[in-house]
Amino acid sequence: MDDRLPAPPRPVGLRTRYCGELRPADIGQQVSLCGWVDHRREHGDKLAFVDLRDHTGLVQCVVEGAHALRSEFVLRVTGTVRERPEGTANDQLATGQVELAGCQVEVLAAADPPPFVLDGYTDADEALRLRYRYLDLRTGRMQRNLRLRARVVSALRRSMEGQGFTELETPLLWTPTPEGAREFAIPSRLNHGSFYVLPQSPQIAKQLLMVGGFDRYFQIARCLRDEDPRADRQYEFTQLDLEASFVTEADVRAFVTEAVSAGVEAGRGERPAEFVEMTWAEALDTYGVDKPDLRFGMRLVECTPLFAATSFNAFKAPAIKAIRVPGGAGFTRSRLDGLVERAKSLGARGLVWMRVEPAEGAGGPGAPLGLDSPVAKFLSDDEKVALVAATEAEPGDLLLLVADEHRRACEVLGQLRVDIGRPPVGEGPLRFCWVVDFPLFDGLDEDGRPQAAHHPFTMPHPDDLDRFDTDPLSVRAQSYDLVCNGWELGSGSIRIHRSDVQAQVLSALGIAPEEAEARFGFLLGAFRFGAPPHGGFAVGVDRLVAILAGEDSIRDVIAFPKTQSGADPMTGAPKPLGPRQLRELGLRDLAGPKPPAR
RNA sequence: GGACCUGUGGUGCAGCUCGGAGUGCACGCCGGCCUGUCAAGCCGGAGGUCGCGGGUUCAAAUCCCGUCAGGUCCGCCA
Repeated sequence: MDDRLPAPPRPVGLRTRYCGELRPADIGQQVSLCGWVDHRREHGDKLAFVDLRDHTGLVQCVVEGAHALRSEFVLRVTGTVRERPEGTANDQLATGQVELAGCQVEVLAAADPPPFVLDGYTDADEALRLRYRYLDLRTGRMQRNLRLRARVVSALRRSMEGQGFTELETPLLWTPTPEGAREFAIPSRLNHGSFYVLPQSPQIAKQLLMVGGFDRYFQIARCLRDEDPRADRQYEFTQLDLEASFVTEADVRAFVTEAVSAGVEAGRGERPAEFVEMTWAEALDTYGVDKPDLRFGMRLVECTPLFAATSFNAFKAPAIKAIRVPGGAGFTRSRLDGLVERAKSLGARGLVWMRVEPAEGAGGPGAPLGLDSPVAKFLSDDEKVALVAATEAEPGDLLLLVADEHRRACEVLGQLRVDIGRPPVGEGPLRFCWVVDFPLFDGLDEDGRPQAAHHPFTMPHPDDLDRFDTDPLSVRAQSYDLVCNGWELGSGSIRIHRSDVQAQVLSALGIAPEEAEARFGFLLGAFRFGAPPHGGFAVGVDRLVAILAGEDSIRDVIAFPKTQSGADPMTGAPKPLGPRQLRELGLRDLAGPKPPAR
């Protein structure tokens, strides 16, 4: 309650003070307050206690005589601040030492009983909360989250300005640039059959601002992507978008580190301790993901050499990785079966589990530990000893092993690590981490073409340019992600600013010169007129705020979010357009009523 | 496109395995009592298409199939 913003200094209009700010120092003052009835406690027709709530908090009003007051009525209450009688102070309440007495009550608006309880103790169904979002927004939780968001965004903006960045706006009505995320299309009224699209990000526009000589740009930008929403993804979301000229990767990361630290400080009161840096390859090897959650251990252990000469067929694989689950030997058989199923659904051929037990008979230092596992009999004693040593396993632990292609083995165990060990979002410190040296390409498509891992404007690592044609998947990019507690908070890169390199990359991606000209001609054209080397980044503001708020869905830090199916239960969007509007836009509803078959 | 979870008076839940009268708890709502409560208390009352449709059965909230909505995840998210 008390991380709400301090009350503005000078209330105006119908009120002279705010509910949450009254203190013993105000005793004796006559004040007028406005707000909603939070709770009321009636003692017959003679006396009632009404908790009046505004955006600053609650205060108890002592109301004498009969008043037909109900929850969520909007009141103006005029009375005198006084000390609460001996023994009736409420330590749970910031205003609990005082109360408003001799109250004159004016009902500004009556209210139906709310469709769900706003008491802060019960979690209403999210579908209901979204349908009546304006009521949900009255809750302390949403007030806190959105005010937190405002503070964080304000700090980000101040930080960027302080670092010499200029805030510039870019168009929402943009041009289709297929590749990447599916775009929302906007039909042109004056040019039937042609469309604008809403920008997936201001990516190309901000590069053109660099060509335009603005040197350092930023924007709190809305981005729109027509991809299935998730807990951490909405159709529309907000990024701190930035770009700078004549800079290196490290410079960009320093800008972002500074801005995000300022945002965290605004939300939490202190800056993050450190921003760890690791390569993409290290992240994959030790955490099995490109967005490691550093709050807990259970790191992946390299076991491939241990089984180089194994006779166990399932372990004759390019790579074998293990994780150690401390105390996991107590998992039930059905939970273990569930893990095996999970691993298979993630694409692994299988999952081997081993319960670590004390050795039978004499223990003592150096004595081999027992391994209880369906496959234990296929492993030699040497292999078991080496495995226990490599994983530093102790009795009571559980070992999980995946033998597969290197990347798959890592990714499957990385996911299991998260499934089993990841703490709740609001728990523990913020562990920021820069993941650098991403690959330029992320696998091959059906035609054997490399797929851009970031976007096609990412500058390859200069040391890797000679492997472009021979071994494209090994080419590193000058791109980097910011990760916090397992959330990808953003990504960025140094961009290609030379037409020849850009053509080489587009060609590697299988985009013919004519096609590239048609899609990105305006960008390639701009590069012919003197483009500065430049690079940038985009921070996911919704995700950053969600982590700071301890919420595991960004819907809880967005005033009016949409459901997983892209609907808004409050407005009913999306809705059909009427025939007149369709005609004006040159559209026809093919899903509408079909002409009668005849 | 796919997997899984959820859907029961206005709200949050239990009931569902193992079919037997819409049964229960808490909040809210309506009425009554109550001058120091603070998630007020006490007494009484109203309120139900068990998401929807179909099937099995003498009998379905409960079992089966389909479907809709919400959620989590996979695909997707340059």
